[in-house]
Amino acid sequence: MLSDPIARTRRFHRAVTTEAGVLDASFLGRGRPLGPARVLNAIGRGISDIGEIRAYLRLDSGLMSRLLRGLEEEGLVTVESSETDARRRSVALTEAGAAEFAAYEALSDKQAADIVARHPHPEVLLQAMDIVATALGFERTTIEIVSPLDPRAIVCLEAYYAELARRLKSGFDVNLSADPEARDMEHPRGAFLLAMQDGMPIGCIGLKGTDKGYAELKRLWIAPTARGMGLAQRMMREAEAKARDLGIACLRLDTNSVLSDAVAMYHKLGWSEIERFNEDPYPDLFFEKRL
Amino acid sequence: MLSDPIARTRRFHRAVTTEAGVLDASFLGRGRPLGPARVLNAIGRGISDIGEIRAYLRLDSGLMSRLLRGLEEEGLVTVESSETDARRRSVALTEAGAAEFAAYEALSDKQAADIVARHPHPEVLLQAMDIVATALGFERTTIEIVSPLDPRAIVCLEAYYAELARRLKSGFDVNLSADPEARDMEHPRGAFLLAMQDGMPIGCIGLKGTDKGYAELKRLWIAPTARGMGLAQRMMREAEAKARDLGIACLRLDTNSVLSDAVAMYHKLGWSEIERFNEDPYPDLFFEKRL
DNA sequence: GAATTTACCTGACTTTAGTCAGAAATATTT
DNA sequence: AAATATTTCTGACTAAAGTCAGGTAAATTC
Repeated sequence: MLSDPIARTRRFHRAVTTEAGVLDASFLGRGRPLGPARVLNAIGRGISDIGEIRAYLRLDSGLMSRLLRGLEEEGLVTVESSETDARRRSVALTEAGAAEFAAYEALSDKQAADIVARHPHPEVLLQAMDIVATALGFERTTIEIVSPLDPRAIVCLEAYYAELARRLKSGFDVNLSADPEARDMEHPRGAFLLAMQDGMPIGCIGLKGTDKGYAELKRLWIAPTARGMGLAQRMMREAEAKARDLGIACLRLDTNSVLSDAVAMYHKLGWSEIERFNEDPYPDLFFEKRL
Repeated sequence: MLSDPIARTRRFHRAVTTEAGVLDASFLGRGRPLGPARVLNAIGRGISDIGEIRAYLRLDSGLMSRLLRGLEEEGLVTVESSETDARRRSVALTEAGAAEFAAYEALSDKQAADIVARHPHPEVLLQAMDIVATALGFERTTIEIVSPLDPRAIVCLEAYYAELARRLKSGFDVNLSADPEARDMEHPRGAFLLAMQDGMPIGCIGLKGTDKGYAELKRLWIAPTARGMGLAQRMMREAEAKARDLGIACLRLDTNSVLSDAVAMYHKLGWSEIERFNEDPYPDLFFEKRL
């Protein structure tokens, strides 16, 4: 009973679905039926194309149309034909609509804050929620190419630096390391890949172009609560594919032997150990892969 | 973003509610609307009194009545007047109804198994789910008095012994310890209290009657994923209250100094350290409280 | 340029969920 | 014994969600 995976999972389901009644409360808390509330929130989250909203919420086209008419009559949204394809239509929030969406957001935030506040050790609960969210939503993980200066990228990089400082015996000071310049990790010299899931960044990797006949993979980091799911390998493969797209023939990376899981993965993915190729004080292992 | 409690909680919510679409699938997966499916499952879980089902599912009496008629017409349930109060009615599954309920159970089990099977490290996910379930459902925790031979009690006791064996330097062999006899922990000599939440035992404590002028508290255990929530204190208080009900004037307990959290709690709850009062090899600290 | 497809809309419909007032039978209180 | 309360049922209703068969206009294919 305490160890049976099925009993435990079903108990989890019971617990969250009773709690999910509360979630619906945040969607029903403004005196509007669930249908229009869901559509309004989809628009607020940035989906403007009607067809996309329909697919996202799995609504029949007739129903969708009526829900939109309702929101239009409330003065919350405006609908107009798309410029590129006059059959398609796109929706935007009016000022009143934006205010209404903000009110829904405030309700959801409050509800989230309440859940955390009830717990005597919030960080324990939050980490558990991260693990569950990552596991349940793993197939929804997308890998985006963003600027290394994107706030979501910076969040990951800071977590990466903090972890290195914790794990390396010598500590880690980003100023002593050769921190890649942003434009070396942007098109056309390189790229910065971010793993996103349900709106949360859970991993990153940088592809840094150089003028030395090879490019480097830098800043591979996976959120602790997302480890063990094979995401690092996926990020590596995507980064290698991106390098090929950019016409890069040779990749290098440096790492520290403390990060034994990473080292094992590099071997597994066909990387070969080579001689030190830079003067950075932190790495002690160096790899290369020809594409 | 990575550390913001609200963003993390909302991401969790999104992840589980998209997944909860799957949950509904287990209730909708047999071609029956949600209403009758919920009623059938409530009956299957052992609630037979119509009024109780109504309260449990929060259904209007008219709606309830109609849903039951529907299930009756399907040949899944039989309704008859209660013997003690002819106004009340109680429901039972027919053979076909029991089969249908079993089919729903199989769907839920399969869904639970799928979630676990998808994860490369199931135990990590399961522990996280336990923590979340405990946190979200904490107000639903009930403390029941059961026989120490109840399977749910035995599950807890085995976890307790396993943990002692792990934490005590000398190991722990239940055969060398003075294991209380079941009838010393049953009415009228004592009691065995079990903390249950959403169908899962998450803690226990035994009140053991003796003929020596005092009773003992034994086998206090809280599931690791439920610790830090104050449940141990609640169990202690309930056990003390139960002791008072049984006319017990003095309580004792023994413990080991390794279990420092427990020792701190005993002090906090007004227990005083006393001299060794038994020859059990494992404890090295002894407490007493007069009621 | 005619035929087909796509995207959205409209109107007519069904199903599901839920509400409410009152009826009937039984229990409880006075 | 009468009055009141409780439990369930029935009928008449509403709201919300969802379905389906066209219809229109624009885009795409042949």
